[in-house]
Amino acid sequence: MTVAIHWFRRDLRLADNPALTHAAQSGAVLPVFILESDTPLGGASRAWLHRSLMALNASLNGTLRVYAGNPADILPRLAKDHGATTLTWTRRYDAPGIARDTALKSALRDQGLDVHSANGTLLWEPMEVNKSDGTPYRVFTPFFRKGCAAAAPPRAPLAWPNITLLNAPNPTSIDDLHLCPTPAWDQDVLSDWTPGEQGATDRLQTFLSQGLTGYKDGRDIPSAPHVSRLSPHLAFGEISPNTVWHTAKTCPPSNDREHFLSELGWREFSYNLLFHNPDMDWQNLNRKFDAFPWRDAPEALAAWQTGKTGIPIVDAGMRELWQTGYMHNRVRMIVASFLVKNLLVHWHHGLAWFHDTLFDADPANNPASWQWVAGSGADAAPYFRIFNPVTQSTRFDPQGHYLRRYVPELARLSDKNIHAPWEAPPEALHHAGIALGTDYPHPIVDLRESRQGALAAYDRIKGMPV
DNA sequence: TGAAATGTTGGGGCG
DNA sequence: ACGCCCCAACATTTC
Repeated sequence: MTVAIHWFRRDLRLADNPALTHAAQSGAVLPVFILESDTPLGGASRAWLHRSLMALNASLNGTLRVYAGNPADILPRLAKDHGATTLTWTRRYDAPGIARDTALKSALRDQGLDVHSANGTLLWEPMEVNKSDGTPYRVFTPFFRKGCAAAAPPRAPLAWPNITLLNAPNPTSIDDLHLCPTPAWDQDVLSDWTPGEQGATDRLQTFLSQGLTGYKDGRDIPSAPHVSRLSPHLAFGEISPNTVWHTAKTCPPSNDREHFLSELGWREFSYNLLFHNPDMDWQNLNRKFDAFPWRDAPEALAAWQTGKTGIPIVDAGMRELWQTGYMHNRVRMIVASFLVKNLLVHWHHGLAWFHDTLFDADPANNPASWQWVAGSGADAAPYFRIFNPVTQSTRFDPQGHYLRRYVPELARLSDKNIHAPWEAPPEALHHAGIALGTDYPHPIVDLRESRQGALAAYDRIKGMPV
């Protein structure tokens, strides 16, 4: 029997994995994972990856070979050692990854291998969705409503593959990748998560049966169970977007369902932007932001990172992130807006922190979303959007459930006072046992003044040619 | 997938 | 009964 290597990357699943299925149809499968050093993962991602690889290896009967290093060194040698004739992988869409894959593909073909890459990550590959003039979309709504709708509908999930695993000793160990942190904070932080394909499938079922009804409005309420929490699973490819899409489609039609599907569309949009703007992780999409007067404010950045800004909704979000490796989407927008607009700290710093601390840190979603909030990205709004964290907190966490969970020192304040404790009457603070500056910080900036500062900063670049 | 400033309306207190 | 003012509630406009 011939041997086919499947190189796992961000497609850590067996179900609906076109490249893996191709390998399985070509011969006995030798599954491989390579920890590459070119695009370093954050700490949270590494901890997640460890568990995800353990789960994948278990479902592959312990045959998953794991390496750290350069695929261009490892794969040709592995193919030679096992006489492999086929090598498959799932395509990626970041420029460095594409360049490495292209070079590797031609090297392996020169070696005589049948190299097969497939789309296992996106509903629509970036090449499929363009405006009628051939240029890429820069605005989400027409991208999704026109571009995606005009392209071929998302492929239906593949049947479970019939895989014959290559029977050979596995000399490698996932532990040798040293993905687990020391000290071992991952136990607590991962306690609410189940990395791996089964955990992803269970999450989808739980969400569709319990969270989808009421999603359209409930998704904005950080204390409500109306978000899917599929993002880390999607980021590592433990479930395919096609499976999510088509399974959701089996639910009765509703505004809730369509809104959820459009959120998958945002993910597609981010990957489309990344494909067409490969330096999106550091270069402003809107180049006039190159002249934006960012501040160098390490102490403000540190206060933001550690959840000590004195703005309860911001601190709650940053503490949720630190404690759980996740943050509710509405709160992500609020904390990001606060960093880049009120603190005038460059979105690069926010991006780097999210990259390090989010389990779902994604090469496309993370930069696209930070640029969206900063104003330098793909946002159709004709004005400079600045969130008021107190207004957002009052609107989306009116009873303070979310605030009290993550900022417990404020728990005894009333629903009215908890959103802006610096405005609370002294007797209310005293009654709640809070001395501002001791038990909870004074706000590190005045919201009204810093809003004016952001508008003034924007004034300096808004007239510039794009 | 905003917020603030400005405009409009309508009810109640009061001379 | 009437006009006037105040202000909350809502709507519209503007950045």
